Amino acid sequence: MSKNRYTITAALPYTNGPIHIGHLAGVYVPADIYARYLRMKGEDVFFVCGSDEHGVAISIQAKREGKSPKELIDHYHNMIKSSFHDFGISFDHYGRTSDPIHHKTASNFFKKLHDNDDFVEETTEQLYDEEAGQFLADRFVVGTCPHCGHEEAYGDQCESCGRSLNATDLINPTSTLSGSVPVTKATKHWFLPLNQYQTFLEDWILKGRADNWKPNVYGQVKSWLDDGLKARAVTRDLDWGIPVPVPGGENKVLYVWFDAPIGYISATKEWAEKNNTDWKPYWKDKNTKLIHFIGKDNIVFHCIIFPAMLHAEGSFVLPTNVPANEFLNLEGQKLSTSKNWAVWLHEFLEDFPGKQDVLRYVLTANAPENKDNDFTWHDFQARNDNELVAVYGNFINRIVVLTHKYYDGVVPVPNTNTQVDEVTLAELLTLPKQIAASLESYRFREASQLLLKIARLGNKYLADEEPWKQQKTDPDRVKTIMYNGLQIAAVLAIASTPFLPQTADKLKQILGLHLESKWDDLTQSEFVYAGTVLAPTELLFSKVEDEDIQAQLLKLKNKSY
RNA sequence: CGCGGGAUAGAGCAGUAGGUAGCUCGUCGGGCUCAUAACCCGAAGGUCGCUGGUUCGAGUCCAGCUCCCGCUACCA
Repeated sequence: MSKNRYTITAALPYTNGPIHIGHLAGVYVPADIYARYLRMKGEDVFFVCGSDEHGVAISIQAKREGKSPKELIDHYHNMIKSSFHDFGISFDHYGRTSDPIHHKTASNFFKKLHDNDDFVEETTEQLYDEEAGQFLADRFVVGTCPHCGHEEAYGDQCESCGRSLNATDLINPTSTLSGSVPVTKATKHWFLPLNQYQTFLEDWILKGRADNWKPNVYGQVKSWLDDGLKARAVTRDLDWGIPVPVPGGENKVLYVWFDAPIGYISATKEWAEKNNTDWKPYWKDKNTKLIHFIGKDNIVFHCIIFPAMLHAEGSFVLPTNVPANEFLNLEGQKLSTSKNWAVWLHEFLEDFPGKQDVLRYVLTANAPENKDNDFTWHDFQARNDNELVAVYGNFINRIVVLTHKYYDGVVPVPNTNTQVDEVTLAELLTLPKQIAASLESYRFREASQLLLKIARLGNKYLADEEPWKQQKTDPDRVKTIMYNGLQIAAVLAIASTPFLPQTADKLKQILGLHLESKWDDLTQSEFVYAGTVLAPTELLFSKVEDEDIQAQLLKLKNKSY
């Protein structure tokens, strides 16, 4: 079997706040399921992520909290990294864009494009705040929209009419930093002429990717291309970021969106150095599949700008797919960091110890794959109680308890299968194939429901065959039923591995299976062998109490503002 | 203003070669009692956002409209 190589990226979290369930549902959980699945398939997988630590917002936030940018990013980087680890996201490497290796990589990338004459240099008049001593890009300035007259339009966009603006277009501009009236001042910047890549991008995306990219991604990209691409500045007049490494770049840094995606590459280098391996195949081998997991707000960067950068550089592969998700709401309202309307990962881990898999399951079963979805605590409880506990956990418990009861935990030797047995086992073997097909099409929600279908099949088999009745009249038949039931449990255990890693391990231990099971093991017909001694009963899931849900709802209300 | 995505049973979602509307949860009824009152079977419940149009026939195609989300911002 020839291995395929996959480079899987998950959007770099911005280090101005912790991770919440929206990030998890949109990016990290599906990316992790995908990476774990491919590893089980025996593929060569590199799953990468890291902290995005530059940009204007970091400076503002640091100022607000009375910290240095460095203190701020260190705090959130460590917090995010450890909560990902505790949650069980299986990154092969988690880097950070403040790392020297990233500064060097991004800097060299810029320099190479610069030396190739891939940039356009332009000196323009920009707004400058003399009081604060800096240029006012984007959100640093508000004023009246020249199109609709809205008085609080930002320097890059008017939220009233939605039109994108240049800060210099604003009527009566005011600095959001000092409140003073800015002056105009000339400044030079480097632009990536996206318009020059228009044809290339159209050929690559519209002609090449139309079939297998998600409608929301394809539609968004097509819209941008149809509008016609324009040159975009890739430098900024700021002091926090990666210095522009060419003459004339003093007091300027790379635009955060230029350096951030390069973070995927520098993190790969860092990982390769530590592991004595070569990073290049993961980014430059033509057969490598590059998959970006992101939220819908990042579509333009990952489908147009970053590919244009990679294409300009010339030696990198382009993404095979960008399965962007929509957004998750919380109790009917948008998640908001500033209003503290969120379920934070680090708090979940404290409030629900050992329930990582429950959150993974709920977020997968209700993932915002095609449209924005809503997370509610009642739904969390319902899915836990009615699906994980009642269907999944209960099936395992009944089969294990019966095995202990009838055979002291020793897997019995089966007799001849009946037709019902054969039909059931045949259906059992089709489910992993369906799950694989769903995962390979990025339909994680569907895959999670197929997984549960394995447990439903098991419950139905037991209910139909009633071993507890037959034990009194035909104990030989019961041996066959129990043996087959245990095979169902084993398939459930192996197939659960990408979705519910902790639960899968527990279940494999109960059934005496190898922890390092491969996905292709699921093509076998025997998983648990006669004579194997099962571990003592252990409940895989427990109910979520009403008080816990009430406490969470109360916490949301009291802590938001 | 524009562009993209979405609007399907009480809730969350499927449903593109147009042809009697499906899944999970919830509800109601029945069965079972091995199991964390958990499981299995059955039933009720939908003018498929609104208004027109094309068609023998449209959730599925076309036009217009309404509402929600997003379109480089403290949001994935």
